[in-house]
Amino acid sequence: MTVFERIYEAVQMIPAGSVATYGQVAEAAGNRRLARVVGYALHANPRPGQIPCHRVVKKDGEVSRAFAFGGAARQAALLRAEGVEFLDETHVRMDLHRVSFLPMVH
DNA sequence: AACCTGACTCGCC
DNA sequence: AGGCGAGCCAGGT
Repeated sequence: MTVFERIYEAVQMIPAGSVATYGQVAEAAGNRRLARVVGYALHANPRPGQIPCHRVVKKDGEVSRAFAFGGAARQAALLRAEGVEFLDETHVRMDLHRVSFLPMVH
């Protein structure tokens, strides 16, 4: 089980209508210092359609500008379709949607 | 096989 | 308050 695989499993635990920060995913994968690596893993995203990478945002709720799949606007649209509210075009209402706890993977 | 380069976060100036 | 460096992994060159 590689680090990337644990990261993918953690991301899949985020329920629809909620978002998690890179740091939360990193913690669930076993080490919060992996926050950066989480970004790399999602960039690689080997299983689009199965891994809800659009539910991962920065700690302040900002959607990454480097989102490769159609841009930040596309990611925001996917989230809004799940009922996620925004402060502006790029910032999620973290007070409402951030998952309180993300279970550790294995 | 070494080196570079990314969707981040936190602590220390 | 804001900038800087470190920690961390995989894939391509």
